Amino acid sequence: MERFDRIKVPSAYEMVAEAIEAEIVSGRLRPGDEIGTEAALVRQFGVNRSTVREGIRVLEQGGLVRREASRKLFVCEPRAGGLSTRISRALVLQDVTFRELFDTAMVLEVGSVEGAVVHADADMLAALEDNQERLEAAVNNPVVVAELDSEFHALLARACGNRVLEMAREPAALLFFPSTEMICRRVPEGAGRMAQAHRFIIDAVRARDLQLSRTWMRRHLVDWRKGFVRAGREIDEPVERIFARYALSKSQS
Amino acid sequence: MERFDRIKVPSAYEMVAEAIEAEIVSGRLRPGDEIGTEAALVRQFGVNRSTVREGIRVLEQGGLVRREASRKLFVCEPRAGGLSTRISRALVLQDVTFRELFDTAMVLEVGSVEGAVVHADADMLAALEDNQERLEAAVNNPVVVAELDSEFHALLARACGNRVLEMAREPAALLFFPSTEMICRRVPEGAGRMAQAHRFIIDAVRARDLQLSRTWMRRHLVDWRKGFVRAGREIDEPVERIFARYALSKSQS
DNA sequence: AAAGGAGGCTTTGTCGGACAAAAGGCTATT
DNA sequence: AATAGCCTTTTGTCCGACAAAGCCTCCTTT
Repeated sequence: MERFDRIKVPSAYEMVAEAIEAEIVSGRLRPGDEIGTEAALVRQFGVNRSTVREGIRVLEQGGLVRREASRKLFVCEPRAGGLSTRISRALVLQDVTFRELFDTAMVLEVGSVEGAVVHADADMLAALEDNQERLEAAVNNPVVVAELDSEFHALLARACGNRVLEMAREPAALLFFPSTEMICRRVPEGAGRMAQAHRFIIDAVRARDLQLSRTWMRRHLVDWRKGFVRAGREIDEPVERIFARYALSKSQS
Repeated sequence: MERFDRIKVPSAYEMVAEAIEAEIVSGRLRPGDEIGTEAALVRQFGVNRSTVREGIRVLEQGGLVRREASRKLFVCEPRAGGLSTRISRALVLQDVTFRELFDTAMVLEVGSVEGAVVHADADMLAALEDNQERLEAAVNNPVVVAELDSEFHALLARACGNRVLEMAREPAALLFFPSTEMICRRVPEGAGRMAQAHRFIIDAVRARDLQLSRTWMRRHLVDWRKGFVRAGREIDEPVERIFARYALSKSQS
């Protein structure tokens, strides 16, 4: 047990990043504001442009700042910001299993539908109905079905009006739902059952029936799991790296 | 509705970052491996050192690579890696409310204790007991109580053996539990009730009693919320920025 | 006079080279 | 053998430069 921590001398580029970050976190710079040109930052901070640029890379990667088409620097909406993608990637590198994804989805998606039951408004219900309509029209197209299933669950989370929950479920969802495509390919009746479950979930949300919404969400997820196994996959196998790269590249666009 | 997306010409530093990232994601570079010196990368990629350095900043910030005390570059264990912190920051910038945090914690912590009931082993129970012992010894010290409460919930999540869930709960936890300190300061009996709830939760986990664990976790969280309100805070107020910065700086060490 | 294009200015992305400070390794001294 | 001092490597920072791409302004053309 050491008495003192290692002393970390901050480097100039870190200080540049922190100075700008502090302005954003404090609210003095708001999303949409311009940061200024590199030359301007060089003047203000009194450091070299290379140093400023390294600082900018840090902020950009942190999702605080965006550069539109290699032009001006904006403070950006801290939303999506690729952070979920990066967490997903970290999970893949840790070789998490489908069981872990499934158990987590069970917790988060059920929580999500409960929130939707309480908070969903007419617009959200309309969006869900629209999704359902497109799903029923595309039951024979695995790619579209997978996309629409993913969208369905994202809509439910959005309907909660809970941005914390919405963000918490995203990394798992990013890894979880893409395999729906694989399942639909190998289990012919999968898409139909999914459409049916979605139907019941939407109805439960509309009727504000907590118990029913839970039941059908659980059934829906258990179905997913059964399909996964019937498609010949092992629930305890790790999410594969190749697969994850596919999910990753798709979500970054 | 446009037919084509904007074409994005990748810049050299992005390609450097992607090339190294690809090696890591594919598994050809494993955590702990060295990346090589900047000069070596300059040779291999045939670009300028400034360019290489910008690429390294991107990777570093992405949590794939770490530089130990301004020395060699390692591929790092992809866990936590400050990503949770950054999500927390994004949530704060979105002015999420305590209600959102609370509702999410309700979902995730209950899910977490359920997992613990199923999967906790003797070591984890010992760790929980140890935490409990320290908590009971420190009921009069709000700072320590808050830390131990946070640790308690982190231990439960760890006990699930579900890294996805563990990571999903972290951003909310980072914002949620620090206010325990404030509550304990203003609500004298708070720490005692907390210790009691923890006691029951641990016992339920040991007894593998799902129902009881749920009940006490809910009670524990509802207590937190009551304390929050009794401490004079409004459940629908946004998590403040100053507070968040405190939580943030603490977690980065 | 309005639309469109040409040129000039600004800004980014990249390059080459340079140097001080820190970290690591090696040697010589005690 | 332990330690102190020196040398080498590597990082962090700086300077200056230039091509390409966006942006702006002004001029030409219809």
